Amino acid sequence: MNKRFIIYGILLAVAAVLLQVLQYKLVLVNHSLELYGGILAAIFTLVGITAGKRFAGKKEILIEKQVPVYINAPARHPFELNDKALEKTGISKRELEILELMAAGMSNQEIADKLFVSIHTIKTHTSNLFLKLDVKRRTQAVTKARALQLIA
Amino acid sequence: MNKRFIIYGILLAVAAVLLQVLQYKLVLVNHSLELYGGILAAIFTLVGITAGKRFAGKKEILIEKQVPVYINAPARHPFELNDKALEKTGISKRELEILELMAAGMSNQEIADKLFVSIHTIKTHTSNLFLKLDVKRRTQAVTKARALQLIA
DNA sequence: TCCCCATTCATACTAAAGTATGATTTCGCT
DNA sequence: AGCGAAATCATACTTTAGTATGAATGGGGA
Repeated sequence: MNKRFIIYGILLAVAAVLLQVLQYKLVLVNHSLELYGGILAAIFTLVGITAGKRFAGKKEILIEKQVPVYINAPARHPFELNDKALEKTGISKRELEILELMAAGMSNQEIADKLFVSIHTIKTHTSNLFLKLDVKRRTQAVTKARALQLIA
Repeated sequence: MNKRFIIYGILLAVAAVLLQVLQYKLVLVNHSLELYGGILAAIFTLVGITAGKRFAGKKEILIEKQVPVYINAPARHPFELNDKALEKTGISKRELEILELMAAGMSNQEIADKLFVSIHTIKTHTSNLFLKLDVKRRTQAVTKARALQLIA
């Protein structure tokens, strides 16, 4: 957060200096207001675009994905349950990701390869996951996570 | 896509007009270059920010929201499916029993205790089970067995 | 009867999983 | 500016899982 303000500030400062330089050079040459204005406009448009990109970077786009729910299955509120359980357990998104791969039957090494991290990282995550789920083994974790609707 | 360019073009045109107006008004008042430059800078910064937001707005975080679609569940014949798969794989009843306990998250030792046999026996069974299911790990076995409707 | 096969047990080994601990980095929040 | 959470990596260790191999028993079918 700080960095952005600093960078933006520096950009503004540079622009201000440029402004001064342009003024000195162009004041001597009369009737060059158009050129001056054009250059100014271009510079600040670029600055603005940069700033705009920076501050617009947090928009979230919702994509609705249709998922079949069989009506003679027990009625569920999948995501509410999901979110509640997630909050309650304090499981992070990375941990959830690993949990899903675990449920698919992948070994720690395979998960590590798939996520481009070391097996140590996976082990750390799984250990924390087991604490949060209050289980001792990955099979238990999968079973419990399924029961809690954390995973499909 | 077209709309944005059109809008941006119109904005530029408006800005150009403003530029001209400012020039005519300020040319009369000498030495107002600073004011002129400042106003110009402000305007084009705003324009730039707007443009920046527009064109940067697409690379953002995608959040998938799953929307349930209710469908009638296909009628099932649980036991027939079960038996077919059992025959095909050649899994014995003892092995199936162990598979279920495995799916419940129990360790080999716990299964052995529950069934009053040694852990060696469980290991033998699980090894054979993995061969018959063509898997390498117990988590895979559970996942595959679930897919084959061998277990709940 | 004899053989097949499911079940059981065992030893010895390799591989994977899980625990404990600590360090680093990045990011958001206050 | 500092703090805490999340994510990463690492070392060292213990435990559990899984493989290979061999063997004993007992029931049911050719």
